[in-house]
Amino acid sequence: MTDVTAGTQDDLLLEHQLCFALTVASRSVVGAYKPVLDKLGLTHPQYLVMLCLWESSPRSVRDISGALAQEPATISPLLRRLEAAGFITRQRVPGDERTLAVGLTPQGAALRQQATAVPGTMMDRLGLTREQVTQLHTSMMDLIAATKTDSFGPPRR
Amino acid sequence: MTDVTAGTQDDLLLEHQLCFALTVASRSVVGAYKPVLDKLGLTHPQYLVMLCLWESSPRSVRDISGALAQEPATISPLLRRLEAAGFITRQRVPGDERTLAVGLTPQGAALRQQATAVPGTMMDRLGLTREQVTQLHTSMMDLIAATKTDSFGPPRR
DNA sequence: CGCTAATGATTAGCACACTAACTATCTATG
DNA sequence: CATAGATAGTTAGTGTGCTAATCATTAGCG
Repeated sequence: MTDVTAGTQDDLLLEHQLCFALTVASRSVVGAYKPVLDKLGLTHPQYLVMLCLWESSPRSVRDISGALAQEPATISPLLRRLEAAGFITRQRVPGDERTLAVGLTPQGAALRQQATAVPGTMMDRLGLTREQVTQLHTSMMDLIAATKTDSFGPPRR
Repeated sequence: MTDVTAGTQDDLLLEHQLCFALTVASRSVVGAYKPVLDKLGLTHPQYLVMLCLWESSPRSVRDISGALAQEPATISPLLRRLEAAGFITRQRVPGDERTLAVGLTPQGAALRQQATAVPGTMMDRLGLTREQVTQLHTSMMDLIAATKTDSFGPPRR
């Protein structure tokens, strides 16, 4: 009896599943953002794209895709909606007509001011201290790293 | 300078957002389950429903919905697909024709045997110890609790 | 120089996940 | 007992998120 990963009788209990707690936590936290982001006219994924662009713009779709750890195919329609909302611009890069330059409109840039309040507001609403947030953040990064070192998984390029 | 939730200059950095790390972690972990669950013919949400039913069945849609912390509208089509896959049965309760009794087919019940290996396999693939899983699980439950005590949120019945 | 391979983005198709609206059934109350 | 209100599910509509296939453009190599 030396295998630490050996299963016990109730390993299949829903309430014991980390993956379950994780998905519920993710949906719950994103749900808590909703009323706050509604005032900015953004969904949560759209908020992440804007954070991305406030840090640096213009950026290509692939660049944004990498920063958000999502497929270009997911980002593409998302950008189209942000453009329709008037927050971003989408134009081809002169000199490389494949690449899209995703930039901010004046409204998109201005939205940053209102957004500065969001992290503090959320910490407040969730009743978390800066330390707790940092600690949880570290745990999540470790977990993400764990999925990347999964040597059983399909090869990543 | 006593307000612990007062923002700093780089609070809007994508890399500092807990909500971002959380969603990436959730998608990454669920993604790591995919090759394992593929062998059972289940998606991750479907796997959670099956866990739910292996614990107790038959159960109503509302019951399952509550256990998985998801809307009945999300569960409904999911159950339809599980029925089409031959894992569950859906029939109205005699005596209360509103309620659906969601039960297991012989294949659905038999699938549990293969599923018993999943938690161990995943712990292995992610390189996590039982203690790490427990610790992360606790963190997630605390976070979920935090979203529920959000006194600014809309009233919950 | 011309063609093949690689790259960047989009589209198609599927599966969640949510809110709001709807249907069917049951319960409670006058 | 009849009807209003509550309850259980489903459907419609929108927005992710993924894989696979496709299109356009560019880079690389003989």
